[in-house]
Amino acid sequence: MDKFEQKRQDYTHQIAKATLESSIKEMSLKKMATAAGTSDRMLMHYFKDKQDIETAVLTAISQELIDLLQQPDLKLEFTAFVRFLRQAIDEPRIKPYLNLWFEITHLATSQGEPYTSITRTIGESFDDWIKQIYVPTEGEDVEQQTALLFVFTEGLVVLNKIGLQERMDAAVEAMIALTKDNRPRN
Amino acid sequence: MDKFEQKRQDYTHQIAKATLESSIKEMSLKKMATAAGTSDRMLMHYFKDKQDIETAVLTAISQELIDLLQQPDLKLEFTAFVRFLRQAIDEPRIKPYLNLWFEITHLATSQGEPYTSITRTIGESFDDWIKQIYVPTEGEDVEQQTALLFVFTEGLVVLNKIGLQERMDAAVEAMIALTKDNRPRN
DNA sequence: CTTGAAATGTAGTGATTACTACAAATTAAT
DNA sequence: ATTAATTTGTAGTAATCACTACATTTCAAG
Repeated sequence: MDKFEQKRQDYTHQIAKATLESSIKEMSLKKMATAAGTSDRMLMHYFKDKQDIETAVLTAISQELIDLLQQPDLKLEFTAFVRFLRQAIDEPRIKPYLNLWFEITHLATSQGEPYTSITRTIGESFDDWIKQIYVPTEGEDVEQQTALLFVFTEGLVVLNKIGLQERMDAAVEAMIALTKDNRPRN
Repeated sequence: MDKFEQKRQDYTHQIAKATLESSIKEMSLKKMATAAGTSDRMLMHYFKDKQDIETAVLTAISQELIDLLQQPDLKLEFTAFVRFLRQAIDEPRIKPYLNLWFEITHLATSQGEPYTSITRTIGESFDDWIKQIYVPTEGEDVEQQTALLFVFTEGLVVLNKIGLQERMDAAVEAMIALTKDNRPRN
């Protein structure tokens, strides 16, 4: 590989790590440089501009998240999935990614590109992930149920971020209660 | 009323209007001054600092939203409520408030006060509003169902902002399908 | 070794932003 | 009308930030 390309990637990954630990907004060029163990001047040498760095960094992080989500053996039906999602939100390994996801959705709506594209990519991956794990019971419409799980997760993420954990739990129980009532009909 | 206080309120409302039309982030002191038909210098005279203005403005907007939500005669059971929420998100009169709500949740997590408090206030009002309108059918736990509607709404708002309208609709149908299956048991 | 290119450091520019010092003008009180 | 307080304008400061001009060093090829 190109020496130039190698450096770009090294920097990208180091900055990605720092970004996960703080936030996109807080990563000024100087902070990025520090995280990468170099100078802002050097970053401008290896990247076109700040947006170029951010795109590389966020793309890398998206890929990490997608890899993280891969769990080939995991299969869950609706109720179990809901509980799984609720618990995943609190997982320390997942949390940084959720924070960033939260931030990116906002940036996508206020700044447009490149955040919109990245949001779309991650959103689709999340959708695929649900479909891969979700085991529908009789007559359930997979597309619809997937959308519901997506919406529900987004809602949980927001409530979690604004500190309404009790309500997250209540919502999870309500969701499960809705499906429990169905169970006897099988 | 104090002449001083009067001016503060006038300015507050004019800036509030401009804020609803753009966003919090975009309201620099200069923009605020223009919106209020005065100078930034003057704003600093009537308010302690920018945060003081923002707090006044956002508090006023919260109150507007709360008033807007008041609909004494409206009573809905779960399914109708879900459809109502879905449709409310697209209403032009509501939309600016949702945009701001979306922004405030983000600010609350990244900046803390005063956004956290305002977020809490609005969140509680929304919760109260749901409880006021929601008519539970047999054995439904109001607290839980309210939480579910809250989470669901938040999720819809996010999907709406990131441009996944089809999935919003799918999720709504899935949600309704879940309860429809219950109906025959009544 | 020489020469040209690539890599890095130093310093600075220009834009934005919240906020302020100071002075002038307007208003209110006696 | 005079004086004092309130209100407003002008101009600027200091911080932050992305980005750059320019100079120097390092490195590689012939």
